[in-house]
Amino acid sequence: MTTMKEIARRTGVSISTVSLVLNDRDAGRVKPKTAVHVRRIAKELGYQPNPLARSLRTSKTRILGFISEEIATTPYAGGMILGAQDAASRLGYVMLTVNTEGIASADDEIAALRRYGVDGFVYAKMFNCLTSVPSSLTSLPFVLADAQDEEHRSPSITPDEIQIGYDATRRLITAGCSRIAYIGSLDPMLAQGQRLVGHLQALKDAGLDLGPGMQINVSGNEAALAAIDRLIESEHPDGFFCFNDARAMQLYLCAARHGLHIGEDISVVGVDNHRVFAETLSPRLTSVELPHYEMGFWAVSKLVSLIERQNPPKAVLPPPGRDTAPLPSFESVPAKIHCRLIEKESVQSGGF
Amino acid sequence: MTTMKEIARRTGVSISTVSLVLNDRDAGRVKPKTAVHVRRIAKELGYQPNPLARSLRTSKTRILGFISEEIATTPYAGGMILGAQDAASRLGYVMLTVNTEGIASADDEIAALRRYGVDGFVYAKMFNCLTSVPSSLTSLPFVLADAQDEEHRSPSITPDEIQIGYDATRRLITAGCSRIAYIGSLDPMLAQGQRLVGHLQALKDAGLDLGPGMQINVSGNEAALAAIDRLIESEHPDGFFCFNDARAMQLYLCAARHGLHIGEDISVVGVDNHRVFAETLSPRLTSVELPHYEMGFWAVSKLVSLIERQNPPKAVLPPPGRDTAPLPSFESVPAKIHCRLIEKESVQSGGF
DNA sequence: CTGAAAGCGCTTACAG
DNA sequence: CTGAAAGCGCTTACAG
Repeated sequence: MTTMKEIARRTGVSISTVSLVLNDRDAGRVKPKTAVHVRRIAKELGYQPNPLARSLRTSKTRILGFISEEIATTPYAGGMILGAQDAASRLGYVMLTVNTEGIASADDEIAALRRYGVDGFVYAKMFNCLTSVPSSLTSLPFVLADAQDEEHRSPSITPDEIQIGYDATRRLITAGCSRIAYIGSLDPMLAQGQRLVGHLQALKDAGLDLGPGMQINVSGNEAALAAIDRLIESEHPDGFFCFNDARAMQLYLCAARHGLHIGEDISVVGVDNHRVFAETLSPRLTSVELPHYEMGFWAVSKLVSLIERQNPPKAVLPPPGRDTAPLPSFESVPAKIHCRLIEKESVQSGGF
Repeated sequence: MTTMKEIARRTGVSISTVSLVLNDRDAGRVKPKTAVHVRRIAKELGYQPNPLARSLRTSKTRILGFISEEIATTPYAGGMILGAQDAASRLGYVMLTVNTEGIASADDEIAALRRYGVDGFVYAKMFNCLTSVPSSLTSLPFVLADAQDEEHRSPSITPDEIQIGYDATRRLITAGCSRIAYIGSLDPMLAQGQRLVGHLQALKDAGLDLGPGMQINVSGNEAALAAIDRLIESEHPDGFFCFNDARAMQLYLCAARHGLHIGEDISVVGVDNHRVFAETLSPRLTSVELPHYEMGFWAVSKLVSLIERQNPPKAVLPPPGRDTAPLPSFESVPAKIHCRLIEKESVQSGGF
């Protein structure tokens, strides 16, 4: 590792001058010729600043703490971490990740991150929920991902759940479905209620009034299968919006039992079908993709904007795949992320 | 953050003395009374050493670099990262995670980690494979997880794939199955061949000779379903060992088509069924759990043993759930991890 | 037994 | 325009 000292020695100037130049604070302070020389030698030697040494003076480490739960037990965590790391790496940060799933208490892990001088925290949940923020976090800049705090005071990034329900149901309507069922969850998730709201609004906007028998919430395995069987037998839906993969899989099984073919006899839109599911059954399933990557990405972008509030970068770099969208400024990072519909295969509605 | 300087001021001794005491190098060098005083004050003030400042002198940061692929696209990464972090946190390390899935080149990310002074790397793959190690890694201690390098020279942690095949098939035999099929993958994974070896060995040990028609390798969706249908119709297996979840799901569908009930008419053992799968269909599926958590855990343990080779901790702390096993010494971290059978429900074999 | 000093790699007033 | 100096929090010979 070459150091400034080495560069100073080779160029015959002082370390101070090297520092000035390599931090681009040389304008009007260092003779241009000297500056050029220093830069050239630095480049030749492949100089890389030591961020830890720098942090000793500046108390900015350019390390971010990413705290997540359930990393091992949900397939969602990976996308969020990836998005967060992409953003961090583009903005010149690095991420210390930690999760509160193991033995160690969350506070111990947070304390460890603090010792390493993180500049701020992302606190990530894996299901959109109201949460209380550990007080050990609040003294540094921080952002919630896939959660809002109970007092709605912390910056947070969440999916637009209502829009998910609206778009999914709208998609079924567009495909020609007129008897559209909602298969939701019994678990008390924020998303559950909000997606239903969007679903009902889409039905209303389309002039469809189907009655409450078309919305069921199920959980468990056998019980869920039985409930869906009953729904199919009594209501004869031709379109289904499934709250999540578990529901979609149960629907697939019930459909098979009734000899109904997905994409022919009935249409299905689900949310966030996992990879293994996609590989086998769900090429037939149009799905709404939960924006885990984007939540991670924007959470870190937002966090960096808070950290560098004095002089933030001009604009946020867009996440990959979004390059055509106008670059949001740091101050206008979206709080609710719009979700995309992924067409695995055209939804087709046939008669029942 | 209290510093040694502050403690020195309050106790009226020099910083050197404080350092000696708080690093437990005071025996015979500092008057016991002084030492006690220093420790008391340090505790009162909640002193925490600044590892970054320390690293400037020692060039040991107690930061580990964890490099993984496909974190967002496989559900396996989470378990591995969790295991790695648990081990790191127990051993007093912290983990900088990075993945080579996004835009930035792996080398850039590795360079970033180096700048932050990581003491070593874990390089994690998500499917057991032979891999070549980026040369930018080899100058520091490093360990491969779920992979071996092509020259078999780097320390690595992998599952015992042969044992997986053996145990799974053994389980079906124990349940009374006598016509046991292997449903494998067409993809050229190390695990594919090795699990088949174990499968065949188990059959052989049981005196079962079933012929090659009982082993099929499938991929795709429709093609796979058709092949499994043919297998069922021509060979009438009463037990199935499925290479992975995708195969198990396809088998479930085919079984449903044939009116066969899992756990009654046929028995199934699969490998590593994902959570969403487990929630719905697979309570019926006995599965072999891939040891992702353990691989992460042991990879970090091994890495730390390499880093601290001069004076390693006496023994490795066991991963949770393994507390009854004897503690391996650092030098004897297992290279092949034994996998557990998870009984979701008794496998039962009925007539076909 | 204890402390002054040098140094890790960097930044930042300040003096010239 | 440039450099000497102090300092961030710590460790480590070395002198006493």
